Amino acid sequence: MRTLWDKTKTGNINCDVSAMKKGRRNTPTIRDIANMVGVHHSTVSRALNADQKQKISPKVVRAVEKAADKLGYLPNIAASTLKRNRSFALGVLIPDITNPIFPPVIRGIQDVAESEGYTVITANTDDDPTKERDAFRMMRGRGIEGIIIATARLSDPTVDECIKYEIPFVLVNRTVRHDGVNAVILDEDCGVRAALDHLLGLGHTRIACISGPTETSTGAERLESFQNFMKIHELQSDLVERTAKYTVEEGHDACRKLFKRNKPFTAVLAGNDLIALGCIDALNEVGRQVPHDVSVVGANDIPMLSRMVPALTTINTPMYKMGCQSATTLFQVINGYSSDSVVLRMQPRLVVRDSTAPPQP
Amino acid sequence: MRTLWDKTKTGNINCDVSAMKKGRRNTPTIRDIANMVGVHHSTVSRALNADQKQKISPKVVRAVEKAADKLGYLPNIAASTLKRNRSFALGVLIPDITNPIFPPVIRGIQDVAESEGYTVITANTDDDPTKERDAFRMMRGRGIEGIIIATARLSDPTVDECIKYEIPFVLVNRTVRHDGVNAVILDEDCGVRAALDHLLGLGHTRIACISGPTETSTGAERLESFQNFMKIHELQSDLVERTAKYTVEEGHDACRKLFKRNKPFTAVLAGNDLIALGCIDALNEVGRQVPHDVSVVGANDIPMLSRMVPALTTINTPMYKMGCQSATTLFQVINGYSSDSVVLRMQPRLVVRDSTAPPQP
DNA sequence: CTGAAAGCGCTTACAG
DNA sequence: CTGAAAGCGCTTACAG
Repeated sequence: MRTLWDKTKTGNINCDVSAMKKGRRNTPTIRDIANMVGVHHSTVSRALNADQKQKISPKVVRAVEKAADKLGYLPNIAASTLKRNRSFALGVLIPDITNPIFPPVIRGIQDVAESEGYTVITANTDDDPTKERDAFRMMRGRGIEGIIIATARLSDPTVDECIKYEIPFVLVNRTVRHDGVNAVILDEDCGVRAALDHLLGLGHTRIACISGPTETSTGAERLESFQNFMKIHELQSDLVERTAKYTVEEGHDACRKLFKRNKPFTAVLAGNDLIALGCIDALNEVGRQVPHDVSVVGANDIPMLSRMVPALTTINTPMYKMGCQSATTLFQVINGYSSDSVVLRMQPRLVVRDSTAPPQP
Repeated sequence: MRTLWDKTKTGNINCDVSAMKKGRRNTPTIRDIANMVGVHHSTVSRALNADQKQKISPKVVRAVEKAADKLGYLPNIAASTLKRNRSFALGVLIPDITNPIFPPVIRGIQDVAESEGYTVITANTDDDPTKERDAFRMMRGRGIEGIIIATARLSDPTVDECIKYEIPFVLVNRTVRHDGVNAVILDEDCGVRAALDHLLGLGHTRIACISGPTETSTGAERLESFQNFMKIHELQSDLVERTAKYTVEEGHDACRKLFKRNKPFTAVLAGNDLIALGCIDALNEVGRQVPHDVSVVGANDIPMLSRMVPALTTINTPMYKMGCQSATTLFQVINGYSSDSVVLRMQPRLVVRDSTAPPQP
C-alpha cells in the first residue's frame, strides 16, 4: 500500500520527508533556476515574465526556460501577489451554487477569467448577511482584484463596501437601487411584457402574480412591470403575492394564499421557475390542472424544465452569457478601460411550452 | 454619476487615488496597528493569531484587537501564505460545473472547507487533459494544501502527479485503478444490484446496459456489476453499449445502436441519468413508450428528475454528502491524522418512480 | 510577555 | 542586457 508513496518510485528526489510540513510547496524557486543557468535570479524573473522578456538576451531566455522546464518550476503566486499587489484572482458571491440558475453564470465567469489568466473564488452566502460579510472579508484578505456579485439586494451593504474601498465590482442578475454601478441584468420589463402579451393573446384577463422578494431588483422590477402592464390594459392587478425567497416552497405557500382570497384567476405569472413549480404543486393539490384550469409562466428557464409535464412556459434568461458579460465588464474596470458605469440589460426570450393555454370559458 | 465614487462621500481617507494601481489592496497592515497601539509589529502579529495569543498580555491583546477593528485591518493572506508556506486553500477539479451532479458535491466541499477556514478554488476540465493540466498547475502555483479530484480516469496523470509531488488529494465520485489512494465513491455494485433486482422482480429478463465511459471507475464498475449479475442469474448480458461521455446525446446515440442489433430488450440500465434521458428520447423517436414498452433506470438522481414524465427510476447518489466526506477526509490527510489510505463507499438508494414497469407479455 | 531581526519568493527601480 | 539591492506584509526562532 505504501509503495505508491515510495520516494524512489515517485522519483521526487528534492523532497526531504522528515522536513515536510503540511502545506509545504516544496517546489524549486527562481534562485534554483538562476544557479542552474549561472545568472542572477532577477534575470530569471525577467526572462520568465512576458512583459520583461525583451530586456533579456534570447540566449539567456532560452536557457532559463529550459532550466525552468527541467526543474518543473512553478511561479509562487503568493510571492508575486505580495510584491506586485496583484492577485490575478476574482471573487464571486452567489446565494447558493445548488440553485440551478447559478452554475451557468459561474461557468461564464470562469471561462472569461481563465482566458485572462485569472482564478475565481466563489462563495455561497445563502442570503445570510453574516456569511456574506465573512466571505467578502476572506476575498479582500486574498486580495481579489474585483468581484462579481449575484446576491445584491436593492440596498446592499457589500456593494457599499466595494464602493467605499474602491474594489472593482460588477453586479449580475440583480442590481441595486442607486445607479453609478456596473450591472449585467435582464431586461425584466421586456420579459414580463412578452409573458403577459402571450397570456393576453390566449384570452386571459384575470392574471395573478407571485413575485419574488421585492428587496431584489428582479422581484421588484417584475412586479412593477406586471402592475404597469395591467394598468395599461385596464386589467385588475391586485392578485399579487410576494415570496421571501426564490424557492419551490415559497411559491407553493404564496399560491395557497392566493386561493384564500377567493378571487378567481386563470393564469399566474411566477417570479421564477422554482416559484412556478411550487405554484403548480399547490394548484394540483386543490385539483386544478395546469394549463387546463390555470396557466403558469415561470422565469429563467432552468435546465430540464422542458422535460417536466407540463413543460413550463418561461422567460428565458441567458445565464451563461450574463456570466461571461459580467466578467468581461469587470476586466474593463480592472484594466481601467471603462470610464463610466453601465447597466447592460440582456434580452430575454419567452419560451412557450405546455403550461399555458387558453382559459376555460 | 461620479459622486458615488467620490472620496469625501465614501470617507476613504487613506486612499491616494493618484497612487492607485489596479489590484491595489490599500488596506492597513500590522505596522499601522503597531503604531497605533505603540508596540512592535511582531507583538501585533502574535496578538492576532489564535495560537500565539496566550503569549501576549491580555491588555495588549485587547488594545490590538480594538485598533485592528478601528482600522478595518484584514490580514494579507498572500503574505502569510508566503511566510508560513500554508495557503489555507483547497483545489477542486470537476469536469463541468453545469453538469447538475456537481454543484451539490462542490457545495459539500465548500461547506466543510469554510468551517475549517479554508478557501476552495474550483476549475472545470471539460475532460480535456490540457485544461486539466493547466488548472492543476495554477492550483499548485497558488500553493493549495490539498485537492479533491472528481475527474479521475482509471489511469490518471493528475493523480500520478499528486503522488509524485506528495500533494494531499482525495478522489470523489470516481476512483483510479490502483489502490493506495483516498476516495469517496459510491458502492456501485450495490446500486446496480438493487436496480437489476428491481427489474428482475418486475419480470424483465432481456435487459440492456448503456454504460458510461469505461475509462472511468463508475462506468467500468457499473458495467462489471451488470455482467456479474446477469451471469449469476443466467441471463444474457451481451446487450451492452458504452458511451464516450456522460451526456444526453451519447445516451441517445448508444440507444440507437442498440436498436440496430435487432435483439429485443424490455429494459435498459443506463450509465447515469443524462444517458437515461437520451435513451428515453431515442426510444420515443422510434415510437416505444417508457415504461410501457421499455423500462429505463438511471443513476445519480439529479434534481428535478422527479418532475419529468415519466419520472425517472434511478440509483440515488448522495452527492452533497460525498462532497462533505471528501473534504473531511482531505483535512485528515492534510492534518496528518490519517495514516493509511481509505476508499469510502457510500450506500446508494434505488428510487423507484415511473420509468420502470412490468414488461409486456 | 515583548522586541529586533531574518526571511518566505518574488519584482523592479537603479546602476552599470 | 544584467546584477545587486530593497521591499511587499507577514511569522517566528532567538534574546531578553
